Amino acid sequence: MDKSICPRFEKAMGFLSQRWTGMIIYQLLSGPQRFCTIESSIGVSGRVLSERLKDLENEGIVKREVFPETPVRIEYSLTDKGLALKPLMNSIEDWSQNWL
Amino acid sequence: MDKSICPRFEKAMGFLSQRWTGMIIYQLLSGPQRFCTIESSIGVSGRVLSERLKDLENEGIVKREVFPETPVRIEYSLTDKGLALKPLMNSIEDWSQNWL
DNA sequence: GTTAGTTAGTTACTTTATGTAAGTAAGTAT
DNA sequence: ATACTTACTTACATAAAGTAACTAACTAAC
Repeated sequence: MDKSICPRFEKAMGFLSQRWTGMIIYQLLSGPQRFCTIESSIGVSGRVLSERLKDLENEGIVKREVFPETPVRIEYSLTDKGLALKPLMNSIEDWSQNWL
Repeated sequence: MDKSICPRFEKAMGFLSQRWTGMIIYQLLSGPQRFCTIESSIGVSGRVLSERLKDLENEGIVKREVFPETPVRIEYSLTDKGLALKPLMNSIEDWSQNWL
């Protein structure tokens, strides 16, 4: 292994390479959303969504907010770090429109 | 499932979400390369690299060229469709520099 | 002509990640 | 006490990825 590749780039790519991570972020770009909404809109399983949201929260990309209503409402939204991924999402959109 | 998401976008994201695909493309942005070079520079296993290169070739993103030297040399390079992913890679680079 | 060396893979087997479906916890309403 | 909601978690099955040994095709050395 040569590994002359920037470790930050590798880490970012590692994140995006995890299944569903990109779609979750993309979905949250349209505003704060609850668990079941994300689940049904992108078709991810609850098991993996739960796992990914925890990872994204730990990474400071997603914020979790609890509203003690009835039944409880929990909203997930993007932090500044998460919102900063918008240009990246646009790049994907552009490429997909032009080449797929 | 609501699935109001653009299917082209989903397909593009599906590609990038496969492990190693992004790194392979990134690596090929620095020029045509042979199998063993890609393998050692990004640390992917031969088994998966072989699989990914086939997928990328089928998708028209990567081109495979055989040079009947001794021992045989096989070079992988990006097509126009593959080169068009450069802005996307730059977006990832930018984000990783600013936020990681 | 048999052994060794090269690249580009493939195969068999193990470990990890993901999908699926049922179950739990906390709260309210009936 | 039973049912209903959301937000998870758990147990189990399947799919994807890692590892290491092996093959194919060719050349060069012994």
